[in-house]
Amino acid sequence: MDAITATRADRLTIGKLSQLTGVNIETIRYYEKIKVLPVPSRAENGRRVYGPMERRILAFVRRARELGFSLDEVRALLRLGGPEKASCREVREIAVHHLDDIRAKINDLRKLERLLTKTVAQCTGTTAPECPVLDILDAQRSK
Amino acid sequence: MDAITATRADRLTIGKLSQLTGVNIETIRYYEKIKVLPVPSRAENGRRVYGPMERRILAFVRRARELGFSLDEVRALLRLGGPEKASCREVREIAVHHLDDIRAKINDLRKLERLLTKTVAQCTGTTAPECPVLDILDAQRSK
DNA sequence: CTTGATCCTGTAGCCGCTACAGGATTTAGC
DNA sequence: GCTAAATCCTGTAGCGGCTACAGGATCAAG
Repeated sequence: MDAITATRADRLTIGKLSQLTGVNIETIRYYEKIKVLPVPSRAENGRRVYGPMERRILAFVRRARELGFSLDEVRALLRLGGPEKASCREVREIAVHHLDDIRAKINDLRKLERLLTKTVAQCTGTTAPECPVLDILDAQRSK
Repeated sequence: MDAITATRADRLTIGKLSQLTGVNIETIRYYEKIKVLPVPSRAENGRRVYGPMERRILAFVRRARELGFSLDEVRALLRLGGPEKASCREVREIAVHHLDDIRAKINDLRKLERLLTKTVAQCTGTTAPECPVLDILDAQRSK
């Protein structure tokens, strides 16, 4: 490998960064626009140039998104993990809050699942006079 | 109650319909625009007039949305529950497919919950050298 | 030297609403 | 009867979190 011309870890094009992190090129530019990612430096030809630091940040963002954090939360986490560290308590607060959201969502979905399962089960036989799925949507008002 | 001037169940304004179904006025008009609801008749003054049938349909839509069906699915369900009945099998298919989606979502969220719970737990003590939440976001690549 | 890959900016679209603006009526209180 | 507030109308723009173009510039490989 040529040490000068080879793509090195500290001179990434947006395409390489996209490959390495699994984040869409358009999404990377979008993150820059909404200030989730820092404005990168540019090569002489005007193209974005990324280093290992940017790569780390983007990987972090991706992971956080996978875990369901909103972009607002991601921005907050990045701020807290930044220069002024030692704010683990605040990070924890964001995470705990997010965890509450997740648990609430799981609960809701489980209720739905039970109701739908029950309803669809009645549907198995061809004996039903009317469609129980439509009925439950129609009539059911009780929780 | 005056039988002529009183608000009767078969001559609803959009406001009454909204109250009765719990669906926002703007949302009702939006549903009309995207053809989830049929185009209602109009009074002489140009205002929308709804009858009990429309109310039933809207209640159905609301319920289906609460159960997480997409508007596309709702449209399909309405079509199936319409004039050409006897398509319970198709309704069932939509419902089962939706149920699969819900179960997959629950699974994903449960995984997240476990991971986040574990991580936040490490955060309790003030003894941690670095913030485990940020660490897990940073480093963890394993499933 | 040409082709195709990659990059650039900018804008519009997706879902399912929600929130206006700016106007026309209608209803309620006095 | 009159005024003020409520309700209705149409139309457009915004939210989050992207994705998909259009229309161009530039780069790398054969």
